[in-house]
Amino acid sequence: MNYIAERRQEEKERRRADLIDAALAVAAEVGIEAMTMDEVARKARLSRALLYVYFQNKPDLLLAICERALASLHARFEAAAAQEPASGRAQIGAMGRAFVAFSREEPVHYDALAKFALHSPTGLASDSNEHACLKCGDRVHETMVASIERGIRDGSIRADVGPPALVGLTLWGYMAGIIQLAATKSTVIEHRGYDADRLIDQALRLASEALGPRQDLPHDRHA
Amino acid sequence: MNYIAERRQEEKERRRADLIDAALAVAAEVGIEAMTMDEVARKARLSRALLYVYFQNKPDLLLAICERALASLHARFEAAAAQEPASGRAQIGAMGRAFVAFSREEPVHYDALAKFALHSPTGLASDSNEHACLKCGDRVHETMVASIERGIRDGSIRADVGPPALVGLTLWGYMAGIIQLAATKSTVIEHRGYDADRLIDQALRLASEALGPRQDLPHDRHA
DNA sequence: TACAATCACTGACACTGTGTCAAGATCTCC
DNA sequence: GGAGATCTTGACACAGTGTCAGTGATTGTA
Repeated sequence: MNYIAERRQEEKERRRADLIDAALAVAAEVGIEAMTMDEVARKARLSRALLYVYFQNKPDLLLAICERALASLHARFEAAAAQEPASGRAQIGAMGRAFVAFSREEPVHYDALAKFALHSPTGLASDSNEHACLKCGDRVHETMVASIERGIRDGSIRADVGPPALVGLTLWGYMAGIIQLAATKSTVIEHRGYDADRLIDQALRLASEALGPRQDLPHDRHA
Repeated sequence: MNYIAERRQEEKERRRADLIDAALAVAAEVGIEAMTMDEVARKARLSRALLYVYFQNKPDLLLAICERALASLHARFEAAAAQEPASGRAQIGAMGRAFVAFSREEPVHYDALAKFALHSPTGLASDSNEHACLKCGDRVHETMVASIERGIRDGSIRADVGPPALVGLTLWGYMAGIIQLAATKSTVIEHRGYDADRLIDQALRLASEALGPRQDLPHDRHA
C-alpha cells in the first residue's frame, strides 16, 4: 500500500531530525570541532554505520546543521524586521543586533555557519544539504534586501548607497566579520582596552551611519 | 665552545624555516585543509617524527604559517600607507585594497589566517607560535590605527567616528568578512547578478564614506 | 686516538577517527 | 510461512596523528 511508504518516509525524516539533534547535543558538549560520528551515533543510540545512511559523510552532517542554523537566523531576521516597523534602516539595525544575539544564544549553530563560510560550495546535486543551505541563505538575503529597499523608499537609507542586493551582501559580510572577531578574539580586544560589546556597538553604529542620509537630519537619530 | 651552539641555533632556525616552506609548498598543491604532516616531511625529505621536534603538533605548524602570513600582510599595509601620503583615509583605503590583493596573491597564507580566525587564542606560553601571531596581529593593528589617527588629524576622517583603536578593529572585521565572502561565495554572488569585485568595491566605498566627513566636501572625492 | 656525552634523526608503534560492506534482523505483503 | 524489500549493525580497511626507544653522527675530554 502507499501510505506505508509515506509513514516510512516520515519516520526517516524524523530519525534524520533526531540525528541532527544528537549531533547538536554532542557539539554543545565537546565543541563542533571535536564532535565525532561515533559520539553522535552513541548519543542517538544507533550504530555509526546507520549515520552514513542518513548523511553522506561528516561534512554533510555539518551542512545539515548549517541548514538549521540559517533557518533559525532567518526567523530572527524576520522577527527583527517585524519589531521595527519604524524604518528600513531601523530594521537593518535590528537584524544586526539579531545576528549578534544569534551568535551568542546559539553558539553551535553559529560555529557551524562560521565553518561553512570558509568553504566554497562544491555545487552539484540540487537535493544536497549544501543546496538547501544556499537556499536558506537566499532567504536570509532576501529578508535583508527587502528592508534595504524599504529604507530607500522611506528615506531612512540614502538612495545612492548602491544596489540593494549588493548592499545586503556588504552588510552581511561586515557583520559576519565583526561577529567572528568579537566572538573569537575578545581577549585580544580587551588587551587593547575595549571589549566585544563595544566593538559590536561601534560596528553597528558605523554601518548604520553609512546607510543613512549624508547630513545629520532628525531622521539620523536612531543610530 | 659557544659559537658552536650559536651555529646550531642558526641551523635550527634555518631548518624550521625550510619546514614551513615545505608546508607552504604542500598546502599550495593540495590545499591547507588536506595537507598532512607526512607530506610536509616528505617534501622536506625528513622523517615525520622530526617535524614534531620543530612543531608541537599540526595546529602549531599552521600557526607558524599564520605568523608569516601576518608578517606579509603587515608589510603590505606599510607599503599601502607609504604609497598614499595624501591622507589618512586614503591610506586606509589602500590597506583595504592591499588586504584584497593579499587574499588573492597569497591564497595559502590567507587560508591559514582565515582558519586561525575561527579559534580563540588559548593563551599560555609567551614563546608559542600563537603568541607570535598575536604580536604580529598587534603590529598590523597599529599600522591601521596610525593611519586612522592621521586621518582624523588631517580631516579626511571625521573626528567623531570613534576611538581609533576601536575603528581599526571595526574596519579589520568588516574587511575580513567581506574578503571571506568574496573569496568563498563568488558563485552565490554571481547567482545574484554581481561578482566578487563589485562586492569588494561596494564594501570599500561604503566603509570609506562612513569614515569621511558627513557632507560631500571636495575632500570626499577619493572614495 | 679513544671514549663519553650530547644532539639530530628515524622506524615502528599505539591510537583515534572515517567510511564501507557483507550479512543479520525486521518488516511487508502474498 | 515464506519471498522480497528495507533497516541495522559488527567488523574491516584505511589514513592520519603523535610518541618513543634506539641508532647514528658530532662535539668536548682525557
